[in-house]
Amino acid sequence: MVTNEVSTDIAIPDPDVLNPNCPTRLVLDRIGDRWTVLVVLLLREGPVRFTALRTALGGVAPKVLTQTLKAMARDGLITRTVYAEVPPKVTYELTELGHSLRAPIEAVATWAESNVSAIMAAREAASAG
Amino acid sequence: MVTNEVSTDIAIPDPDVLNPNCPTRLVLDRIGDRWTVLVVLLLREGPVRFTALRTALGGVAPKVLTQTLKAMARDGLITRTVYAEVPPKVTYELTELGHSLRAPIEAVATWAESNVSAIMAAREAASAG
DNA sequence: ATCGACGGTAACCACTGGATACCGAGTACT
DNA sequence: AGTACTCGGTATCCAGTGGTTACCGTCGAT
Repeated sequence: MVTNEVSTDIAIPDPDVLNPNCPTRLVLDRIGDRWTVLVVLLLREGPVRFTALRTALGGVAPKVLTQTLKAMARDGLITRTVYAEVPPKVTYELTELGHSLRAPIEAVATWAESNVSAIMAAREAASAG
Repeated sequence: MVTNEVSTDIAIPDPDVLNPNCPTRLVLDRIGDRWTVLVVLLLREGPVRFTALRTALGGVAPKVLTQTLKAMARDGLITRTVYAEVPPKVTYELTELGHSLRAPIEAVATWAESNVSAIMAAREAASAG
C-alpha cells in the first residue's frame, strides 16, 4: 500500500516529476524561472554583488532580480550576505545545494550552445515554409 | 578586436549563454517553458496523442499545450503527425534533436527528485524563521 | 436527429515579468 | 554647507504570457 494506487489515464513513469501533485514540480518551476539558471551560472566562481549580477544578466529589472534571488535564497540555493558598509554591499553565493545544481544546469547550457544552430535553422525553415 | 575587449563588471565565462545577445538565450527560454521539459519526458517512449499528453500533464489548458507543442515543433524538437481519421488523431514524437535533449533534461529531473526534500526543508525553515 | 470522441480555436482573466522612478545612508567633491 | 554620486533595493504601473471556460467541425454510433 505504498505507491500502488496509480489510477490515472497513463502509466506514470518512474520519476514522479510527471505527477502534478508532486513537489518536484515546484523545483521545475524554479528552474524554469527565466533567470535562476543564469544566476547559478554566474555564481560558479564565487560570491557576486547585486549590481554585478544585474549588469551581467543584461539589464534585468531590479525588482525581478530581487524576486529571483529571494526565491533562490528561500529554497536554499544561495546565501545572501550583507556588509555593513556604505555604499551598501550585498553578495550572493551558491550554497552546497546550489553547487549541486551546477552539473545538471551546465548540461543544459552546453546542450543549448551545441544545438542553437540546429534550432535556429529549424525555426527559419518553419517560418520560410 | 575579436573578443578582447570585455569591459563589463564581470568576466564573461566561456559559454555565451550569459551573453544577452546570444541566441542561446532563446533556447533557455524554451527550456524554461513550464511544459516543454515535461513533454520531452513524456515523449521518451514514443509518439503520444494530444489528449494523452494533456491528461498526463495534469490538466494543462489546451491552448497552452497547443502553444507549447507548436513552439517545440517549430524549433525542430518534435514532429506532429495527423491521421486522416475520425475522430481526429494527432501524435507528437521526439525528433533526433528532441531526443538529444533528453539527457540534459533528465539530469535536471533527477536532480529535482533527489533534492526536493532539501528544498522543501529550506523553504519551511525560511517561512518558519 | 442527437450525442459523443478528438483536437483543437476564441474570448476573456490573472499573475508574473518588466520598465521607470524614487529612496536612504554616507562619502567625496566644490 | 550643499550637492551629486554609489549601491541595493522598494513602489508603481504596464505588458505579455499562462490559465480557464466555452465552443467548433467531422463523422460514427445510438
